[in-house]
Amino acid sequence: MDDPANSRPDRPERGSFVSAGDVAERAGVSRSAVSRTFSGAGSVSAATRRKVMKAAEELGYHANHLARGLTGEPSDIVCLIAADIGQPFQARMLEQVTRHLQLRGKVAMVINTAGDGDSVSHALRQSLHYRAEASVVLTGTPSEKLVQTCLSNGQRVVLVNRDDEAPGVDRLRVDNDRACVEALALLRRAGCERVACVSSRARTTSLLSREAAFSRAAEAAGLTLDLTRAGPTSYETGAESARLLLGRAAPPDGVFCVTDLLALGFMDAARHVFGRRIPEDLCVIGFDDVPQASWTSYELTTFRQPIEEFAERIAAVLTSDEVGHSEVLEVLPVWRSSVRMA
Amino acid sequence: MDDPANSRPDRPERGSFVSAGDVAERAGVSRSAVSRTFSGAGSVSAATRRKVMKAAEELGYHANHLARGLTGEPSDIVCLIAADIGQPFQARMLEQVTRHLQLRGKVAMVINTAGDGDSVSHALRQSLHYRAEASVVLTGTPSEKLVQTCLSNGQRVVLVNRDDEAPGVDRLRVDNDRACVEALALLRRAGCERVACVSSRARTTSLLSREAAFSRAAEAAGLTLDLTRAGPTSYETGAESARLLLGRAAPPDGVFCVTDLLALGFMDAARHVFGRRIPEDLCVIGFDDVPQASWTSYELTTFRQPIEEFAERIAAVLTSDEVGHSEVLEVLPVWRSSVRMA
DNA sequence: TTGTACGCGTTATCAC
DNA sequence: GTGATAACGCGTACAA
Repeated sequence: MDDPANSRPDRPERGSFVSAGDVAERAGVSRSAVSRTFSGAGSVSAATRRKVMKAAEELGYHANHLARGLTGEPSDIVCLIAADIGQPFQARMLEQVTRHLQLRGKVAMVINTAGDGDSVSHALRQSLHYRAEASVVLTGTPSEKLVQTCLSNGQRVVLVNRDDEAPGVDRLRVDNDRACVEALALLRRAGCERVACVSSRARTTSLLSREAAFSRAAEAAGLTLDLTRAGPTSYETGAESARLLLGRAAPPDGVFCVTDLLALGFMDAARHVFGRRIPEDLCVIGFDDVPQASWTSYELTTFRQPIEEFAERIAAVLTSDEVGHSEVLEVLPVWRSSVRMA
Repeated sequence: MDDPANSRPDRPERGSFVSAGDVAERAGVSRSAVSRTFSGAGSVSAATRRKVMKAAEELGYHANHLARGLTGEPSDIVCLIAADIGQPFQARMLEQVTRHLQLRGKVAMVINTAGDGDSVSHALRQSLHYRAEASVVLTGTPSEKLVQTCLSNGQRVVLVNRDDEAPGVDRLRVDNDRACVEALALLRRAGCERVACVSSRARTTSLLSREAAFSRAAEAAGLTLDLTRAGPTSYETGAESARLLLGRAAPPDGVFCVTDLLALGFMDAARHVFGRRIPEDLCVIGFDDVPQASWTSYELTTFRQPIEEFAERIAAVLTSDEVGHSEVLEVLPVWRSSVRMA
């Protein structure tokens, strides 16, 4: 009265995935019974459920989420688009975002871009191919048109730290301006008279807006500003910037770096190439608060991007009904010893 | 003689994905024509192709890879299972692996595990749910049984830096033993007499095997070894280890840290808490060669894990036919100034 | 409670 | 060169 084919020669070694049909056949029930058992909808008798579970176990069955998403249910796939994910800040962001997405039952598809518009657009197209229910753009600026395509296909689109308005997209960003104004204030309070801003050749929204905000603040204070963009956003570029700025006749005594990585490289070159004491001879401020900023060799004064809060909010926004959400998170100043206190 | 419904009121604003059927309808052709246009298989006349492309463009159509994978073709999804992806080494690994997978037309699904066996198993199940064509385990040890399920479902399974044998899985690892023997030799050549090993409480295969190899080498040299495991694998644990070891009556003058992060923390505490000069008073060796190891404040002598080669090989193995591939990559010693030269 | 039948988006096969 | 049709694995109305 029960299933034949119990001799286990079925096909557990085949090179193909086990389907609900295979399980049904082995358990001697219908496909629907299997579906009901795993989806929880409808009702199944204890006996049937047992048979199904046994067969599934033996065959190594796992429901196909992809086929499930075919009928219209959300795919639970969220596409994360980012560049430079090997760098401390981006890596931590990725870690927290994946973690929070997983907490809400989503799974992250990570697309590593070069940051330019072309590769971001390519990434966005991938996200459509895989029917991601949302795309989170952590780096780069996607074409407006493609974003609209995503939206009209029913995707959620979240832009992180981008200033541009766009109807329908969700935006989360940090208040760069306020932090940069405070950065200048810190340097002035420390008695710095010749300030400089160290940036990079990467023209990302965040960096541009920090440059601009700091410049405005300096101008408002009647200071002339030395602005350097010696290369990509990296430790090495920070060091190179120090070589450029500190070799001059009237070198700066207060430096704002738009990124911690730049600041750390700047500090190392300032100390070990030019023999500057920090903060006695030179004050340095960074941005992001990467883990290395708190290391004893640096003790860098910086501004903390609330990564965990970002991640939590991104996940929350994606699972909410409200679209076009816009939110500004606070950056916390972190006082350490790279700026004189007096 | 051409399509009606050209007034563009169709449904570009609907909350659902555009299908090939929608495109076919608008272009006034059959679904097959659309399919052929995008898959490249079969042949389509220039005129038809033009009509299809136009309609697809207007509607914002993107082929559904998920439905494509339904019929048996590979999904092109590769599942990456890792913990601590915010840390420099893991982050760089992730960056390179995603990059090389993308070069081969694959897309990465990243699952962030807490590192314990349970969540690795959960991750592996997710990879089955999404019909990933392969799972790459970068951290943690999955249950043997589940790995077999993956294999019998036709998945490739790649284990990175794991020593356990298993039929059917592909393995890529680094030769820890040789590097650790060389680490001891470096310390002895520098004249160190009291050596210590700084490890962490995380019992991962790599760390265990480095501990063991260094211990064996020390024993073979007739040295007693101080082994410390003060916490998780982090900068802070490195610093804490320095506090433990350097406060003793006969502190070590040569230290091997199983990870760069531990070594960097150790160096900072040794210098700034205990006033040790490196390498004059104390030699330090790390492992991994994370970017920070080359920073001027550290100049850490270490062993380079060939991350890019790892990534390239992983991608290559996944796209090859050979299964059960096993490969050992070379670790390159990187001489910097944290060890006396002679 | 259970099974049958259908739809989801795609590709492959076949007849035209 | 083209279009109808079946198949893939799943969820789910609907009927038994």
